Amino acid sequence: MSSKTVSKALSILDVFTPDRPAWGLRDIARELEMSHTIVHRLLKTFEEEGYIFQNPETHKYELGIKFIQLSNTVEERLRISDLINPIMKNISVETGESVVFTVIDNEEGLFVKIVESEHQVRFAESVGKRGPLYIGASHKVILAHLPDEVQNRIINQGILDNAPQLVSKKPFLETMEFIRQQGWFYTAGETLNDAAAISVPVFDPKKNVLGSISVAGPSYRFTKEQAEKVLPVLNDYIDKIDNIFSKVFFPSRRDYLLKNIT
Amino acid sequence: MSSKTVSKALSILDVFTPDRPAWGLRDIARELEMSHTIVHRLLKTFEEEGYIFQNPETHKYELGIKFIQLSNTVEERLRISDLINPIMKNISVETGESVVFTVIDNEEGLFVKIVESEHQVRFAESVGKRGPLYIGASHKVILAHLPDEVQNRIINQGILDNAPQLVSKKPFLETMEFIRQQGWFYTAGETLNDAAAISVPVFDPKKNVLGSISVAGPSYRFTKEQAEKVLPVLNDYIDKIDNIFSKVFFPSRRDYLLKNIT
DNA sequence: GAATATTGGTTCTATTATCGAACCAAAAGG
DNA sequence: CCTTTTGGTTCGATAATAGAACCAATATTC
Repeated sequence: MSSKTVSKALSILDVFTPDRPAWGLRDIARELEMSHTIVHRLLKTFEEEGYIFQNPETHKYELGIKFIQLSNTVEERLRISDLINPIMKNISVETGESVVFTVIDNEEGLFVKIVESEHQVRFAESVGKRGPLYIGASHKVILAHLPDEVQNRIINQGILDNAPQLVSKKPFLETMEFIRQQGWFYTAGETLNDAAAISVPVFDPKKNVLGSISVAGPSYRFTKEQAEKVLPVLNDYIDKIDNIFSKVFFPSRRDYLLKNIT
Repeated sequence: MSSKTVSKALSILDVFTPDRPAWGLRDIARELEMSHTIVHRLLKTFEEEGYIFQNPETHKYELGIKFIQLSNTVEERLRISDLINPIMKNISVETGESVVFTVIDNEEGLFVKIVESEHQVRFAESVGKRGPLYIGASHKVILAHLPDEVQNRIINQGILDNAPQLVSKKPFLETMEFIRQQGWFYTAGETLNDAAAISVPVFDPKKNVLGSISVAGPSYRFTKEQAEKVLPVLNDYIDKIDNIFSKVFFPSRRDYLLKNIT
């Protein structure tokens, strides 16, 4: 049994996104269909602990710097800076493009780390962004390697949501099969309008998908032909990456996801 | 009135630090003097929402990647990547050393952003670390510009805690006065054994201290003489930095700190 | 390898903190 | 100037929480 009060409290944190980082008290209450009284008490609790701040001028609430502190604990735990980052940097230097590390989190993909190339196309702002697994090479490559049951559930959900990237199921499933055969995938203009990426999956010691590594660039330059040229580089490093995850426990919510199949 | 349940829940998050990122259920209960039953329920609640994970092999609990997502929302809100980062990078390039952005958070200092120099001395792992305001140039420069009442309270607390950096009060207060006069401060071997730093304070539009910007390097190379050479560079940029904070609301817990003077 | 201690996890009810309608004062908006 | 909306507060009925007592399973000890 989990705590209802804390669940409600945590649901408040989710309304704060890069697109909408500041919220009025009553806006949150409306969004979550909660009494503004309780939202107020929960916000004040978060404020006391530094998780949320109220802008004294606008009176709106925003996430606090406490998350910077905690996120660093997580990053150090994952040894991103020590282990994964150097590899991503190498890939970036050798390919001249940006490198993205994506992780499966519940039924979505999450950009956990981005190393930018010298060509400045701004990807870094995408760190922390999450999205459905049927959009973009980095996500599709993950979806393709999930168990059929999960894959089906996610795809069906996407169709229900009228996702334009997912009009009919059959061809999409064929793409999934194709990705598994090929071991990599290239897309252009899916996640970001003007960006393209080539992605390979990352596995844990038990050969379950954990995430993906992508090389990404602007669509006009990073064509499929260009992308295929970076494949050897990616393949050179993919063993090293898998090797890291054989030593480091990575807390993706994949286990939880799978548990909920039933 | 704040929520007791949520307060307890949030206090759990604080036990997870880079030094001790994995905890057993009963360890947390003992540490916080709580019933292990409730710790268990709260942990499971966090787990459901992705804030905490249980390592399936060790059965220990750890912080989840959700914090990476939320911390990015905060960083974007603070426009660290857009506004502050470029300036820090410039300072780093011009001085050849690492640059640290520190923020006051309650009664402590928090390293929010570190831009590393090409000379690889690893500072980046310090991001998110917090510590008392009487240790290190970056922190002392903040303390020196706080109102006397707050300054006194923090120093007294340090003496009570038998902080070795704070044996007697008078000379320390004289140092504070000196820092205010001089406008900058240099220390070696305080925060990190082999590191030295020179720091200048950062103010908000109302001229309250908000944090500091430091240039840091290894003690053997970054002597006081060397440090003073970078002062002109720091001063060149400090106006730009203050200017940023006149436009961007920065959610430091300074206001909360001051409120609690009474 | 039997005995003991400790682990994560669960159950159940008395107790207690939570919920939310009704209520402010103050600020926007018209 | 009136209306609406804002953040914030009060308080009693009620629903969620707390924690002692309880597992089964894994470590630890001897």
